[in-house]
Amino acid sequence: MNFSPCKLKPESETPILPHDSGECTVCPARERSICAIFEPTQLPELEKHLQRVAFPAGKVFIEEGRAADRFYVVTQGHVRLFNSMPDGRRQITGFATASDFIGLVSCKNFAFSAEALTPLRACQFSVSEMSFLRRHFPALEKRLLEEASRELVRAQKRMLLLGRKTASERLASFLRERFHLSKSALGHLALPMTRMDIADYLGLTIETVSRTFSAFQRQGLIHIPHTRNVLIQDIEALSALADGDIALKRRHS
Amino acid sequence: MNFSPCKLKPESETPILPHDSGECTVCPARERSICAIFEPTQLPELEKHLQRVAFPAGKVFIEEGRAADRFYVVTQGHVRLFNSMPDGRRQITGFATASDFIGLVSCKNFAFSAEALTPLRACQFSVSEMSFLRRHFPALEKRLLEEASRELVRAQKRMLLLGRKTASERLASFLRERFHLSKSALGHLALPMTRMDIADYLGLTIETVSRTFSAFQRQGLIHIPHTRNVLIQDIEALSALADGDIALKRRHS
DNA sequence: CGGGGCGTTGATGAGCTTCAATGCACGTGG
DNA sequence: CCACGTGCATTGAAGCTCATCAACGCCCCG
Repeated sequence: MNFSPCKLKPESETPILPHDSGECTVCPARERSICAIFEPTQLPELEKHLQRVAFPAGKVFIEEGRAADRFYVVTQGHVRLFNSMPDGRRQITGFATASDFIGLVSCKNFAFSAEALTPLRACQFSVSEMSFLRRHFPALEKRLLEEASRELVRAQKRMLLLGRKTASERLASFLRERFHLSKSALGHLALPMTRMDIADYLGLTIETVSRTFSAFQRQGLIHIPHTRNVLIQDIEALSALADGDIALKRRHS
Repeated sequence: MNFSPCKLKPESETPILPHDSGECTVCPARERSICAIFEPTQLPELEKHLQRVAFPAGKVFIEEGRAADRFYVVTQGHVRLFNSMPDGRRQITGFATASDFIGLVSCKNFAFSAEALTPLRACQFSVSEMSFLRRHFPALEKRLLEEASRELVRAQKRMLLLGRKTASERLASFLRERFHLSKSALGHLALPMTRMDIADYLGLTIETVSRTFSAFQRQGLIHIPHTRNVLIQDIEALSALADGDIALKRRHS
């Protein structure tokens, strides 16, 4: 199999123009991700309440502690969400991509930071319009609750990972998660994040992540043609490892 | 200061009768915690849709993976919520007490288990009535979203704790959390859980928890008259430690 | 008095982090 | 075109934190 390395070089500060891609096949000229969240009949009205925005890679567009006066729906690109400590230690709580909500949590101040991992496009809603939206789209309330519920279930799984799993189990869990996200049965993953991001997501260091990647490759579980591209070779074994069903011992060389 | 050890011996299987305590001062004959969640005017109607239940200490009343056909509002006692792995490793994701929701997550199956830590009293709602409740109490939807949001914020803080904090920082965070929960300025905590529970909550072992408790006592941060009773002596120092503001080195003897 | 549950303490070691060096890809400028 | 610098990843060696194993103490109860 032959991969071209995935190019993720930061774009310049020039904002990306909306509507030039990511369109919905059902309702052209609208982002797929918006269609996934709201009913098609609601779209014309909704259109008045959102603002299309674009950020370059590396832009921190939500800062922990700042007033939570807005929220986003990502339409294109990837985002890391994180909490950090005064001395710089960082925990990435999740990655967001097209169709994901960011900042829906009904709180006065943001409890996390968000940074564009790649050039980003999103729809921005102001919280002041949020109450209006809620009244006019009653289904939205239920929808938000479902999103929050899904988040909570994921958060619980991640607490188990961070509190109780070994380095191998963590990385296996991560790869399985990415595999399911990709929806391709071929097992070809294009990771949008660096080793540093993965380490901060799994509560490890870059060195441990790197060593474990290498160990997996030696064991024939994965193949790494390029650092950002991983081919899953044995998803069954990885999945078993992720759940701690087997005690896979690390073998050097 | 003189503490009587907090007695937590399991009660017999005989169900606790409702209405014999935990009453609300505003609307007698109703549990405080229910009043905290619903409007007083809603209570008579609501009363028809809930079922009062009681469990002895140690009862696992929600099992991970089972159909999520009900949810609870705790009215008295304490609960541990946890996820576990096939080999027995366990991560406690939270403790619940009076006025807390358990199982509101709108999911087909429970994603966690819940076990009574002390004799428990709760109001049980069936999910089938939940949709009815939602229609008749429109404010409920918003309320549930607020609860879920608060949970999510807590979950993010806990991911930072589990992924990035040291043992001392974790225990300090735990003590601070309990201190704020107690709402007593005196700093006298009655812990309803064992060292094992604390360890599984913080992603540590009982030995490390015990050693860190002892270290805190040696450093004059706390005093431990009885294992289940802790007197906070220096909340400022504990709080700074919890946030990683200071690098408190462990000193033996 | 004996036994069990829970907690504490000590000794040892595994697993991960830290520190350090090297490699690799890519972009830039002489 | 190639030397050089930078950012990211890999690999090795040493060290530290926390887990593991083990012994003991305390308290409560039959």
